[in-house]
Amino acid sequence: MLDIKLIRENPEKINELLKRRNPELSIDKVLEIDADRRKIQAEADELRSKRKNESQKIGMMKKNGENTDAIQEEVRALGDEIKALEEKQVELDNAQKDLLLHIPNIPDETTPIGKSEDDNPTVSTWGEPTKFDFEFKPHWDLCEEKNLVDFERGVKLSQSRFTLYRGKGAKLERAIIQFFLDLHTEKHGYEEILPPFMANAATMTGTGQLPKFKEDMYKCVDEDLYLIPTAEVPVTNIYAGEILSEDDLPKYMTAYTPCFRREAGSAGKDTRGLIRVHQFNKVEMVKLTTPESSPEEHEKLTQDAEQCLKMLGLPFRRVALCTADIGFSANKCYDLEVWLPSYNNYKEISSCSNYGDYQARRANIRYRNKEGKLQFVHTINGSGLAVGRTFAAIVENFQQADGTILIPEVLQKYMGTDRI
RNA sequence: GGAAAAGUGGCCGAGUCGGCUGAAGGCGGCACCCUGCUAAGGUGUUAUGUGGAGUAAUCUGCAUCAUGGGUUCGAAUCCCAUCUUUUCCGCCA
Repeated sequence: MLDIKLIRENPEKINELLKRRNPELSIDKVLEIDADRRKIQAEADELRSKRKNESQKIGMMKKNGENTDAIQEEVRALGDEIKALEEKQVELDNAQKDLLLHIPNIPDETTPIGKSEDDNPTVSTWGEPTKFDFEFKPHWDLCEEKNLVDFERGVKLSQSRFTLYRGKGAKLERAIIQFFLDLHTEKHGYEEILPPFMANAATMTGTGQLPKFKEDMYKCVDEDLYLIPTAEVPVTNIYAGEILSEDDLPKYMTAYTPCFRREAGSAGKDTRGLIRVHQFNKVEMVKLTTPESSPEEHEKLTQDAEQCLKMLGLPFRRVALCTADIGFSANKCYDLEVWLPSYNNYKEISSCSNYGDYQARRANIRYRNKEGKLQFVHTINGSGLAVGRTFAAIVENFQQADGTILIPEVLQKYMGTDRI
């Protein structure tokens, strides 16, 4: 959430930045409520102060054996007034908080301005789109033929868009997870985390999934728990409500988790194969940093994600998301897109975002700097990588004329073979 | 799932017939002082949020003793609910 003080002091600037995302956005309503809120608080504070003093006086008088009936009645009336004001104050506090929770982060100055995803500039490309001298197959056909994924029975077990990996397919999925985790922990310096796959409402609010994106998540019926849509949620919130020391920063954490998404509103999109399903595996990287180092750490994290693709030998490009396309909580974001022959196009496989202090303010993650002052950390995260989409990209890009699929060298030690 | 006990500041730990306690004391941290014998001693300082005044240093109101309600002129202190922790019992991979 945005800092109310920042909003108060730079309303034009904040509005201008928000309108880069969407011309409809504005903080004017927040400012209105804020003014009322402060006025009420001042009044209530004054009455509370008065009550405190009077009550102490009553204590003294009682000790001296004086009659306090009159003054007690007076203070009781004061109490009623305070109560009325407090109710008003709570109402305004909640209204303001609710508004703030629904306002997205302001884009970074370096985030390209645009009106839709068509305005996302490509920053760089690596490798060339794969060429075949035979008729290649999309991964959904290959997976079925080779019995790597049993799409039909997956649906039978749960619902459409749920997948059942089996045999070499299940093993390849596991190998990819292992490779990513080993790479990030051994070469990139991340701590491996295995978090709960369900999180409560407070945790979901910390990273920005709630309250605005409730319908995107699966919720438990009898508990205040949601299935996580990404490891970002539990991992970023590990230090929620805590105060870190500057020496603790930056924190590098990586986690494999399944991710659960209802994909409400994407009916008809990517209906075949592994690209868009309700439960998929992902290895996520999360960083907590100081404000000074976050731009650099964001670049480094993006490179860590790119390293996964390079080592697998998958062609990809990096695009910078424009102001209309970056996520709700992010101020800057790069997407990595892998070449997918069946789409004859690049497809998102990682999203690396810098959130500034937006999530930290929601989750209340602070650190004490060298001068002893408390500050919010900056949070950064990115996929390293989406495992199901990596699986699909490997199957499609490395398929051979004889129907086999070459296993990238870095995965061979996990697979125990160089082709399947 | 049942029973019992407990939840105070960075940490430990006082605070039970409600009143000057935002909270004793200790540890740790920070600053200064003293001192030459491998470290100790002395003094001071050391929570967060939110509002007001001031260019600022800073000053100041209010709130906060797990969370949310309630009782009361007044609550860390009493009552209720929730959450968490510990122990015992039951169940279980």
